[in-house]
Amino acid sequence: MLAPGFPHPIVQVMGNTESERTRQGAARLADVARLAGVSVATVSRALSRPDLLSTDTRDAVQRAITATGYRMNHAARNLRKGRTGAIVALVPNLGNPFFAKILAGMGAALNAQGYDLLVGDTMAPGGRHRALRRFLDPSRADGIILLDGQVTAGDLAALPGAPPVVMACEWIEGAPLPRVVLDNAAGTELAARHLLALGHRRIGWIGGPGDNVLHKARVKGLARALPDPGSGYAGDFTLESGVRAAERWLDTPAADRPTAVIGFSDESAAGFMGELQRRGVSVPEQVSVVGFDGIDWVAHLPVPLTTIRQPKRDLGSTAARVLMALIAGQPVEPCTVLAPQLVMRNSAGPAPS
Amino acid sequence: MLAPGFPHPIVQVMGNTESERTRQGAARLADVARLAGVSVATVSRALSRPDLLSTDTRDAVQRAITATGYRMNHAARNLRKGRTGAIVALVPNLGNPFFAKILAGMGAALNAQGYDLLVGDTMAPGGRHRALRRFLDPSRADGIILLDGQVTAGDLAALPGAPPVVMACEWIEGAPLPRVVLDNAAGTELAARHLLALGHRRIGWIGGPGDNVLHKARVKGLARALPDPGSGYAGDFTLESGVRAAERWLDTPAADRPTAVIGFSDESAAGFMGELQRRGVSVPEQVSVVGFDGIDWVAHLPVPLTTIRQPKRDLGSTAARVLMALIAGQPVEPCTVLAPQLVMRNSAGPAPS
DNA sequence: ACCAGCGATGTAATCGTTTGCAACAGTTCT
DNA sequence: AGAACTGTTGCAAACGATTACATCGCTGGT
Repeated sequence: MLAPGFPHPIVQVMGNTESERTRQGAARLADVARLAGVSVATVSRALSRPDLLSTDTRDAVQRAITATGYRMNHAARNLRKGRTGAIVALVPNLGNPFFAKILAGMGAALNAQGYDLLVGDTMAPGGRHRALRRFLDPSRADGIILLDGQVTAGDLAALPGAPPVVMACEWIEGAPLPRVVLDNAAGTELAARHLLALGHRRIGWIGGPGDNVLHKARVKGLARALPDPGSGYAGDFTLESGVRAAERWLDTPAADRPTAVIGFSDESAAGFMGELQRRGVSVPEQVSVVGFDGIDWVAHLPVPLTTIRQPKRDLGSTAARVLMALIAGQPVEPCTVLAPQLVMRNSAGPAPS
Repeated sequence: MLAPGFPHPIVQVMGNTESERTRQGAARLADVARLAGVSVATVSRALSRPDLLSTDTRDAVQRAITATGYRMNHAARNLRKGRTGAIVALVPNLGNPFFAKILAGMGAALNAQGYDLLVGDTMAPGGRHRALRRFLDPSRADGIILLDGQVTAGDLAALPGAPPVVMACEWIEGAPLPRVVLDNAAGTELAARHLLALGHRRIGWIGGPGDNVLHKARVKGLARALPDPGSGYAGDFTLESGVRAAERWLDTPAADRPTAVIGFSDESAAGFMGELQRRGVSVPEQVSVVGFDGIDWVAHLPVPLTTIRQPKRDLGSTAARVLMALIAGQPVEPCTVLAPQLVMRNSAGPAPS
């Protein structure tokens, strides 16, 4: 199984050539200072405020730093400065790929400003409450980006002294937290108007959980475009709920059926479309389908899905920037709204005559 | 107010509200100690080694802790203990949903043992080298889980004094790092034997990048089941490469075409299948398709994809456990291999007569 | 000349915890 | 009764950086 000659290291070697370090430990500020013939304060300044030093000393310190291979000790700096250098992203279910792109955007924006990205999963063993207690701690993170709208204002209030919190994607009604969100209503409105333009008049939809803020906002958007949005198919954003909606659609007499259906997520739309196709209904000839989110794979279905795309990376990076501004004490927008985009593919076509 | 037998501290605390904390800052060990009438050392021990204290003091400290709302300062502890309490997962492209599930498994296992999960993206702006320099730092993390096989042994050697590293999913040829991987060869072998059992004799495949370790291992597995695995369709694990493979398949005379194709990823298999379906080829009647990875959505395609499932959460949590053992100085397996699983769905059927 | 002002650097306190060592009060053993 | 423990607790020194304040030469204005 193992390649012959595979070395079995228990302890990994550390290269210890001529690189100057005291003992086995890493070089400290004091080591650099000794080598450069200056005080630790000077070395510290060379790192944080180089403009304060004369060119000569700055160079000498620089040389000593490379000679020793010095790397700053974060714990020491953070202790002294009373910060942590980390931002926690609290997501409900890290395993949900929807968040992957958002995290990527956040990570890039945060790292660029010297922050680390720490991830916490509110659905992890122990539950939401435990996750909140663990991560809403000023000594663990300088700020929190909360992507879980199921957290209540009460949960948050129970953790006094928590670092600043910014909501992203979802939000909490009544909690005065800055947020970075998609214009959800505009998204469903866009979808509905697109279908209207294609001649559809009976337009159905697959909702999310009834108490979900995204669900409510998206229903509102529908109402802006449609005289009577009706009650839609119950759903929960999952593929399975799309399959169930398809079954209900099939059970309805053809004359009463929607000729187009908007899923409140790409997954429910894809589940809906897939089940219908398996039952011999053709999309978009017999029914048009529009999704919501703009996740990658729905573009590659046998019938590529028309959808409302969320700028996921932007949502992440914007949330990160808002939080960093908040931490820096700058004034921040209470609510940053990003625009959705209609991506026309093949699953939505003209209404059947 | 106080329980009857409560030992009264020598120094009486300044009376203020019930939430005892010095000024605006959070309560420190010293505040708790003052309130409980003991020394800071005792409070520290109450937290880390409660067995060392008498029941009375332990209770008194406990009361003082809840009264002050004390929460430990991580920077201070980490500085003193010479650790960070964090583990970095270095992934190539955080936006790739394949890693989401793995991260979820890692996060759960790490949090359970008191570690935080820090994520780093080797594809982030600045490139791999910058990401490595940033995260392979003993003062930032106690250990690294590297999921990027494109890193070279030289890159790693250039960072002396780095914390312990464990590879997951991918690995680096010639680097003596412990690893946690899928038995990739067993995966493709499983797929090939399944197709053989269904009567297929001309079995094609869509590979990954030629120098990729996963690709090589999977080709090897094919060779264990098939007399002549041939050269396969070139690919890179993406949906698009599956589409290209479909075009090549369509260009081949029917008598020479594979009657079954194994994708080295679910995405390439789905791209292949989707393109054929759009061109009017029916799966599995005219051609069988098997994927690799077991990502969620391919189960919900119009023709659900038969695939080789990787235990993604397990890979993540196992890698985390191996790393924690390594950090604890326990001996670890140089190579932990997890078994893949054949998931039979509808895209693979009997060979056409 | 003298003093204010300035630029460059050093001194030392500080951040909040952990932990080796010492101290001390009871036992128990001889 | 003294020695040798044992179980609890306190004292104080780390850990490695940052930064307010002090110091020291100089320069230039008067």
